[in-house]
Amino acid sequence: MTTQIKPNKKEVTREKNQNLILNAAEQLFSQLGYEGASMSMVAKEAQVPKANILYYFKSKDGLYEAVIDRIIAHWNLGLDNVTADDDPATVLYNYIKSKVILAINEPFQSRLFASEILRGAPYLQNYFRTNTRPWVKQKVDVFQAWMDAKKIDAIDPYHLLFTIWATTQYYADFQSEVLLVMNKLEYDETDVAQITQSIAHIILKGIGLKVPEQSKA
Amino acid sequence: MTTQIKPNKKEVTREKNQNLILNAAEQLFSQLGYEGASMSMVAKEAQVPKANILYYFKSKDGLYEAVIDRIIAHWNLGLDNVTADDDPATVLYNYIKSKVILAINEPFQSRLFASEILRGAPYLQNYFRTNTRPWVKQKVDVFQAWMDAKKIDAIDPYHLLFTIWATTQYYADFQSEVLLVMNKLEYDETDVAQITQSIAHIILKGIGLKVPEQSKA
DNA sequence: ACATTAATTGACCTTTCGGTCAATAAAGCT
DNA sequence: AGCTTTATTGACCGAAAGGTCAATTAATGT
Repeated sequence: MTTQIKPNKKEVTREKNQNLILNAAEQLFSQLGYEGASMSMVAKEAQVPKANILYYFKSKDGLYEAVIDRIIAHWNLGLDNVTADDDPATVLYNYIKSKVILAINEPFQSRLFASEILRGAPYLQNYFRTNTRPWVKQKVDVFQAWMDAKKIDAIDPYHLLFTIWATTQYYADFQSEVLLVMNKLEYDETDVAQITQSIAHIILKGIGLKVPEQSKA
Repeated sequence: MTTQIKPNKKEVTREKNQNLILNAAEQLFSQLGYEGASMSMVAKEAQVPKANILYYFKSKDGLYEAVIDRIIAHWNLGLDNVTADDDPATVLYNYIKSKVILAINEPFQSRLFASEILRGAPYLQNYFRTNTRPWVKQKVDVFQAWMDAKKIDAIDPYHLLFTIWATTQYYADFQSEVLLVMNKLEYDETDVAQITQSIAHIILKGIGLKVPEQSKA
């Protein structure tokens, strides 16, 4: 047996309980917003006394921040090692596809971010400044290089990125509107492909690229 | 003098006070969300006793609904008399442009709608069903006719409409993110044209249309 | 002028909010 | 074993929430 780093019983149950609480909080915050979800609701949902939540996380703010911190990892993926030498069509198609999948599969998390940004991103400002901004800068530079090499049309690279974000997140954040308008009860299995294909068609062709066939595999 | 429909002094002041309250409520709800904005805050902002608000609008719910009702008119404009005979490029370019202008000029209203939809559109469901859905159906039919006539590429017309909505609203709803990422403090006069041009380029070219020159007039 | 109806508002109600605290239980350390 | 530290939790707190009410004031119809 490998020498673990002391799996204290305390540490184990602490982690377990914290995750229980964080799961409940994530769901409630995303459905009701920061003000709409109360500590007692989280307590009831997580089946834990309210005072216990305040013991782990010092305040409602603390709990909210913990929820956000835990989510952030998920949403940084994609476009990670992209360089100017990569093929724009492949890179962008895959990025759009992964974003659509994320939006359809994790709508709660997407909405939690959305409502956070809607309110001026009080808890994300710092993160945006120190993480997202440099990340974006790097991608934008790659886009610009593609434009300089005439691989894609010359448009503002920031707006290109925003267009991808906007179109993909829309299906998570405004799900209720989309479903109501389309007269559906929920997304079905074909929707991910359908949405990906539509968005990819418009955006890729829109910047002068060939649209890849939808991969059937 | 034309015989007005009795401009009672009562009715006049009632209307005036109600608008005072609705303005304050619109601002606060859009900044803080339904739960985040309290009746006393609205009262203080509108410089009116809280009990007076509850006299006019029977409850917080009632006030919120009144705010939404008042806004809805603004957001129905555009694409109104479009037919299959119209020129797709002109129609869509103008629609995108008007949407961008609205997003930049009325971000509060856009965000209020967004946070409403984010929470499942409890107050808008009925409106979506009875108004938006038929409206959309009609536009989608026109899009489809354009596709059948090979005027634009064949993609799902719903997703085309969603793409326009998503990209334009993004600049209002996620303004704080956009500004943080671009390292700006606020949108300037050139941004409306810049955003319109970028979005129109991608979407119009993306469905097989020529991108109109930006109209300088 | 006067009775009636609508508007205004301060005081007050209940409920729920986020948060504290002290008492108890459990686990860890030597 | 016994001592120390960490967890757990019911009871409780002041503040603020949405909402009611009764008393007062101001317009309106006749």
